[in-house]
Amino acid sequence: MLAAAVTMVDGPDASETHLPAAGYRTPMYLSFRESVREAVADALEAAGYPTDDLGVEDPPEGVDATLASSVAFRLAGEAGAPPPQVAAELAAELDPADYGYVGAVRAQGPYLNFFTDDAYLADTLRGATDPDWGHLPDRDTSVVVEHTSANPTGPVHVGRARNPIIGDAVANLLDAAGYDVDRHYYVNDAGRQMAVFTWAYERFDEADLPEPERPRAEYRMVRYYRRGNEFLENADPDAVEAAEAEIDAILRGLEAGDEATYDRVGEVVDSVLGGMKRCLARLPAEFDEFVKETRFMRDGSTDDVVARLQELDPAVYEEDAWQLDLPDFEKTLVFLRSDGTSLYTTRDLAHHEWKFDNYDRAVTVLGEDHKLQAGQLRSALDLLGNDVDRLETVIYSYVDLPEGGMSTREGTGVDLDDLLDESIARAREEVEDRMADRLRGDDLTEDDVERIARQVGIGAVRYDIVSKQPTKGITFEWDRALDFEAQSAPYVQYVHARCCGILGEAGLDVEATEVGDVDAGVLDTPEERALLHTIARLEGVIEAAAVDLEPHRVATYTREFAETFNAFYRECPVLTADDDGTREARLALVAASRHTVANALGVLGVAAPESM
RNA sequence: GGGCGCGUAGCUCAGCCCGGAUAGAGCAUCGGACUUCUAAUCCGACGGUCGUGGGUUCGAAUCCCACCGCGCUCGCCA
Repeated sequence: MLAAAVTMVDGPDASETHLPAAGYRTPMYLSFRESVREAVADALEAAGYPTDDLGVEDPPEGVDATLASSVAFRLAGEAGAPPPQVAAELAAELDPADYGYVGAVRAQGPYLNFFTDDAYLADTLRGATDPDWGHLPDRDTSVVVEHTSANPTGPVHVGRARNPIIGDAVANLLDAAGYDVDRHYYVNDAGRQMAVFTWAYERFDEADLPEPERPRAEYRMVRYYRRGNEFLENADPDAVEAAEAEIDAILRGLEAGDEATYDRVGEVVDSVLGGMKRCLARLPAEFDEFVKETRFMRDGSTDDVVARLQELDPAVYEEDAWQLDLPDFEKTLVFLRSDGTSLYTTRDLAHHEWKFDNYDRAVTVLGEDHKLQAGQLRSALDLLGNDVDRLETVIYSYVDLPEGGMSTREGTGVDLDDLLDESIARAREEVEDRMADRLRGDDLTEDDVERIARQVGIGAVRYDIVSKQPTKGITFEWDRALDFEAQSAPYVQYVHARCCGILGEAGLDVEATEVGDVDAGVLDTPEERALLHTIARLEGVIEAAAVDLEPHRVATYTREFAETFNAFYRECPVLTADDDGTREARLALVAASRHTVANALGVLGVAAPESM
C-alpha cells in the first residue's frame, strides 16, 4: 500500500523514540483476536454459512469473556433457527485447542464467547515486565507528523494549545505503533503577516512600546506586531498607504528571491520562533525539524508546481489569475495571483510533494478553520499525480474564551505559559497541603515537590486536552482546566506512583524491574486476572488508536486501567502476600502494571511520577 | 443560503467509524472506609425522552432522511 522508504535528503536523522524499540514478541491480545476471527470463520464455513461478517466484538462489562461474536443473530433467518441455537451449533464446530491463546468457546444465549487460555495470561505477564510493553513491532514505514505550525507572530495561546498537545500525542502514538516518526513544524515565513511584522519591527521604536509580559523573545517581539497592526487600522490614509508600499516591497523581495529581504524577515521569524519553541518545550513538544515555507520558493519547487498546475485540464485563467476549478469544491483555488506571485496553498503543495518524496505517510494536525483549504490541497495534490492516500489530516476545534475567540494580533486570549504556570502553582499547593495533612513530607525534598508540581501541573493540562475528541469544541474556563479531580492526569499518575512505591519498598530498582521467572498461575483472584487482561489490551488500544489517529482512546484506556489497578490494590496485598510465590507473582504484576501505565502516559505525553 | 463538525445525567465527557448482552465514567449532592504496599484512593446511593421527528432492521446512542440549536467555513489572507 505504501511506497518503500526513500532516502532522506534533508533533515536530521533524529528518530526520537519515546518508547524503546520493541523486541521480537508476539502481541498477545492481537494474536488472540486473530485466532478468534479464524475460529469464527472456520465455524461458519463448516456449518455452511457465509463468512463475510464475523461479528467479533468486545463483550459488555460483567461478561467474563475476552471477545465475543454476535454472528448468530444474522444467521437465524437463514438457518431457520433462533440465534441461541445457531450459536450453540457454531460452538460445537470449534475445538479451542486449534487456535492460539483460545482456552474455551461457549455459546451463552445468542452470543459466542471466547475465553483465553493460561498461556495468554502467562505470556502477558512476561511480556509486560519488559519496559517496551505496548510498543508494537517495527513496520519499516516512515511518517512525518506536522503539527502546531503556528505563524510566528507572538506567544502561543491556549486557543491553539490543542495543536501541539494532540500533535505530539499522535506522533508518540505512531511511534509506539511501530512507525519511524519525524515531527515537523511548518513555518509560515513568507506571508503578509510576516511582511507586516518585519515592517513594524523596523518602523517602531522599542521605547514607545509597553513592557513585555515576559522577558522572552516572542513577548518582546509581539509588541511590534500589535503596534504595526494598530497603525494600519488607525493611522491616517496617507501614512497607511506608505506603510503598505513598504510591506508590498518586502513580499515582492521574498518572491524575487532577494537575499537582503530574506535576512530581514528571517531575523524576525527566527527571534519569535525561538521564544515559541521555549514555550512548547515546556509541554514538552519537541520537533525534529522546522521547515520554512520560503524554502520552497527558493528551491524552485513552487514554480515547478505552478507550471504543472497550468497544464492541467481544471486550470483556468480568469481575471488575470490562474485558478484550479476543482469539481468537489464550490470555490476555485487560486494558485497564481494576477501579479504573478504565489500563494500559501501553492507553496504548501510544493511542501507536501517534498513530504511525499521523503516519507511514506504524512499526517497533519490542523484547526477546523483550515479544513476547506486542506481538502483543496488534497484534491490538487491528487491532480498533480500524487497518491493522496498517504496524506491524512487530524482536525481539532479551537479553544474559545467565554467571550469569544483568542487572537494574537488583538492580544486577546490566555497565554499557554500562564496556564502552565497557574497549573503548576495549584499542583504545588496540593502537594504541600497533602504533606501537611498526611505527615508524609519526610521523604519529599523541595526538589521532589518542585518535580511533582511540574509533572502533575503540566500533565493535568495535557491530559485534559488529549483525552477529549478533538472535534468537540472547548470553552476555556480556568477552574475546569485546572481540575485535578478523578478522571484527570493525577488520578492515573497516582497509580504509577503507587506501583513505584511498592516496587521500591520491595527493594527492586524501579527502572530495571528485574523480576525473575514467576508463575502467573498463582494470580487467580478476579482482581489479578482482570488486571492482567487489562494490561494485555494495551497493544490492541495502541493499534486501534494509531489506525484512526485518535490518541484520546489511549487516555480512555489509562482511566480504565487505573480503575482496574486500584481494585487489585485494594484486594491483593503484595508485600505482605500469604506466601513467597504469590508475592513474587504480584510483584511481577506490579512491574507489568507500571510499564503499562508509564507507556500509555508516555503516548499521551504525560509524565509518570515515581512519587507524588 | 451552501459545505463540514458538534448535540448522551444539573455540569464535563467515553461509547458512534464497524448496529447487538441492563447506555458507561467523573464532578456536584447524600452516606460509608485511613494503627494497612501513598486516602490525589476506594465502596454505596441518587441522577438519562442518547437534540427532535421519521425510516431501515429480529435489534438503533450507533446506519439513512428531514428538521432544530451551536461552532467553523465559503478572499488574488494564512
